[in-house]
Amino acid sequence: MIKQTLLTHLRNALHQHAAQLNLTDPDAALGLLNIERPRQAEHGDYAVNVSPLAKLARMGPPQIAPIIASGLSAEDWSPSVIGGFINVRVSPALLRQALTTMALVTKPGQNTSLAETQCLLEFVSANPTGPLHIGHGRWVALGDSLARLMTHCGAHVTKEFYINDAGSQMNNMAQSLWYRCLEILGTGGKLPEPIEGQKYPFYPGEYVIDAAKVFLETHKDRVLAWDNPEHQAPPDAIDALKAYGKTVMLDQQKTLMAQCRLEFDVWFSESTLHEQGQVKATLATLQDRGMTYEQDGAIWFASSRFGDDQDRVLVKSDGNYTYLTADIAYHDNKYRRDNGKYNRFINIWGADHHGYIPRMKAAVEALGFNPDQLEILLGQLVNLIVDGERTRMGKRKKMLTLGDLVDEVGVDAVRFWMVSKSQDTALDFNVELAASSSDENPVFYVQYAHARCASILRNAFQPRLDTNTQETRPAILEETQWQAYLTGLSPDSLVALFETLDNKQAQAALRELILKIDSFDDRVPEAARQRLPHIIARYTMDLSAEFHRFYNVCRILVPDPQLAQVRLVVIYTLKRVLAQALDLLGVSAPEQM
RNA sequence: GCCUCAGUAGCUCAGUUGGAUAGAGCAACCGCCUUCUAAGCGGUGGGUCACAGGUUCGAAUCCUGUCUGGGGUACCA
Repeated sequence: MIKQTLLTHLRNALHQHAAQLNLTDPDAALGLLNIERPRQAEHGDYAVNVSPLAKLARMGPPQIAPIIASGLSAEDWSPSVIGGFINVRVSPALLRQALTTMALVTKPGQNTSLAETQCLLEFVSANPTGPLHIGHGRWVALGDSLARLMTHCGAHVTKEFYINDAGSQMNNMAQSLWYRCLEILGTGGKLPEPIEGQKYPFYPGEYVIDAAKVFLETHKDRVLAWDNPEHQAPPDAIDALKAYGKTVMLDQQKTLMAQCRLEFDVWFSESTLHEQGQVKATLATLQDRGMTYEQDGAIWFASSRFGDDQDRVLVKSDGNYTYLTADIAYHDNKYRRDNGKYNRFINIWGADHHGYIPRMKAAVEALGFNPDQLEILLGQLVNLIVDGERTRMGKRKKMLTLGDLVDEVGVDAVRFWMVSKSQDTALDFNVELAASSSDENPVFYVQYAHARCASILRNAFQPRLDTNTQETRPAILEETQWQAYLTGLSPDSLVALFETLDNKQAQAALRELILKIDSFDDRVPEAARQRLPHIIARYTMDLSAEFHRFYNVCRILVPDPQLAQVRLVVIYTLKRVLAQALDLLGVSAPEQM
């Protein structure tokens, strides 16, 4: 709110002095002004850098700054000019107003910056062939936080999980189940050993054995009937095991997502695209539009016409579709879904799929859609640190799954850690650290701040024991009285806030805290626009730090109920903002720790 | 080879329309609990922003090249 107010004042100042500054379009000039926090606190609360205006105004920044500064109301801003910078100190009146606004607003940070956006957000998307691994945890945290953020900015977001249940991986899964069944039954069939230099197609994980055991509880006789001297699975067996495996794995994945506080709106099955002929239809569209050709017995997509480095196979020479073809059909479906309701398609992919982007964009364009609406967010991969050593994750080896990790360290730690760094950076997940309740774990720091606020609010309404006299003293505030005060809250009712702080340190801490609370409104649209949820994670840490600082220099629950009430507004507001910020990350805000 | 992400304090990282003397957490050292949660706070030390050029009033930020590390470069999914 403060930044917006400052912008309004600057706009007025620019209009007022347009002639003096040689400005033909003051509003355009406003967009050039940089507003930021000053490097050094003694300079002020906000700094306006006027240097970018120099060319437009044909004047030096040191000449421009005083002119604009003279147009700012000295009362609200107490501006001071240093070189090309106007440093302003926000008046207590404005700080009170900002605090009141944040205390009373329905949802802190909520805005309409993305009101026009109808977004189909696809993430996590995995094979139903086994447990999700730790890398998936990053997409869970990233995608869900992004959805929450964009929704908070007024966007309509549909969260979608694309189930890759159509490819050969499903067959490999079924084959693996088959061999495990035979092993358990002791018929002599067993999972083949890996062959040096060849990619191992089977899933050797323990979970396959577990699934096989359950399957045998009801299908033992059928498996025995299917078995044969060569121990090859007949097509019936493969079909049954495929369907069974898919159900089991998908159920596990859904349960895990719920554990992670992530609820997908749509679980979209790739195989339905095949079953309903959509893959065929999309291929026909591409052919009709002249985007394909035949060569070497295969059908190719001329993706290089749209910037891809080479053309791509759609139908293999054996007559099967490639994965790409189904994926194109999927995107065809997305663009057409609900009568073309969506105008933004965001996919979150691992960096290992980076090379896949040009062909997908090409496909969308070839189908006649706008490729700019398709936005692919790449996340760098996750390294797992165990005993101080980096380990690579492989789905087919014995590994720590996302489920194990969540059980081990809790959803909050996993989610916070996964979004605490920009997705452009490869992330090291240190299991010991995330599980520890130490200083090195930022989740606890933030949650502790929230719990402290909650504790102060509780204590305000409870009778307290005086440790000196051993007498029970009445509660400082009545809850009903507090509620009434909150309802009628106004900037004027907070006058005591600054006036009663004689200590310079406490005043500075309070000022910083309110400024930080207020800046939440700027952080949310910024994080959503840039698709960078880590901005919010960092914000929660900064905000918590400001709170802890303030807490150490200013007592809230003082004997004077009037004053306690006023200070409690800061705690109450802070708690709301902190809870809201954590909610945007999908992290819980505990009432006590 | 080509594409791509990264390289900032001992460690992990912020720094995104180019702007003031480059920031935070952890680790190290020194302090702070009779009072609202010390899972906290204050202070000190710590930097050739990988390297070299370029663009300009100004570069950690933009461009070119080099080096190092991650990922990719299928008629796999």
